[in-house]
Amino acid sequence: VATVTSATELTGPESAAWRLFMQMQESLRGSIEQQLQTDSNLSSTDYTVLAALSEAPEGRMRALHLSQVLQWEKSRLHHQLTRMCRRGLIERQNEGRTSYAVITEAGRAAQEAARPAHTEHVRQLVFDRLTDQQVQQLADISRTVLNGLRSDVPD
Amino acid sequence: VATVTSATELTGPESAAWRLFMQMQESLRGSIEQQLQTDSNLSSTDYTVLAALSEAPEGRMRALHLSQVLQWEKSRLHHQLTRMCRRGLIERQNEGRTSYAVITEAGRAAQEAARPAHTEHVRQLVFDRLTDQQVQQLADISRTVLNGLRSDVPD
DNA sequence: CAAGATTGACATATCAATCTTC
DNA sequence: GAAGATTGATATGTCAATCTTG
Repeated sequence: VATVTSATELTGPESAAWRLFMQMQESLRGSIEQQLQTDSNLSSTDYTVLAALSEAPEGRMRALHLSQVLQWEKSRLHHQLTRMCRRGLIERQNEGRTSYAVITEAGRAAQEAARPAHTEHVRQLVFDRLTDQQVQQLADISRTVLNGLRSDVPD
Repeated sequence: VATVTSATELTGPESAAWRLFMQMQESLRGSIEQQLQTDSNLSSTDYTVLAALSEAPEGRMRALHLSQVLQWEKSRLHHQLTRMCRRGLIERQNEGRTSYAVITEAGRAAQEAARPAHTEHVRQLVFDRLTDQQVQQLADISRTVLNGLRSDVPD
């Protein structure tokens, strides 16, 4: 009599890979969060918003567009912008029912000051340790999973 | 005269891989969170704690040990256990200055009810889309990065 | 009315205390 | 005193309203 494995179990290698991936992903997030906070007094979300705005023409983006690019709930973005406003990193501009976020000089300075150490940190933790081939593999795997997430319940 | 690239810039492929990885990782987290919440009324952290306890002898672990295994701040774990207690998923046991968490019958039932759909979700999003080779690559990459995180400022 | 913005309530994470027991 | 547990303050994320303006 053959043993029957439930259809919903992962195989051994899959299970091992999943645990490693989850742990890596969580530790990496934590390490990056801490580095940015300690060295630059920014959260990774602050940094993400500043980086997006700094690359936009005139450092200015429509809030709705920003929330789409970052794939954030509109209310998450709103709260985040409120906090960043309070700290002088960005400013809001409202035109009728349309809302914009603009990076301030202080925000640009903070982002530029934070970038080298942040990039260096990512490099040391990730890219200095992986071969060019592995970097390519990571990109391929990420793209594949991402494609699945997009087609999954596209709403 | 050769152009000099700042030492802190990532290369094109590295930068592309990093963006894809970050986006994949965030979307995957969100999707899993939503699936667990919708189908089983559990957060992914609830599920993680329940899974750890359910595998422990007698469904019981020392809080300190649990926080080490999960690599969580002790106070994060404490708040989490408090919330899970309130919902009847676990119970606390205090012996002197030592604190334990025990899974309840309701907690075990919730975890067992949640597991199949959760596993199936992970499989559909990740493992059904990757080749065996890619699963192995993901494990290797994760292990490598994790090793770096461990030796990095080990405190 | 409907798109988009805003708000508030609640869940979660982190940090810096403080409390407890050996 | 110190290991470990607990607490509270603050930052962040999600959801379900409500408000505003075309």
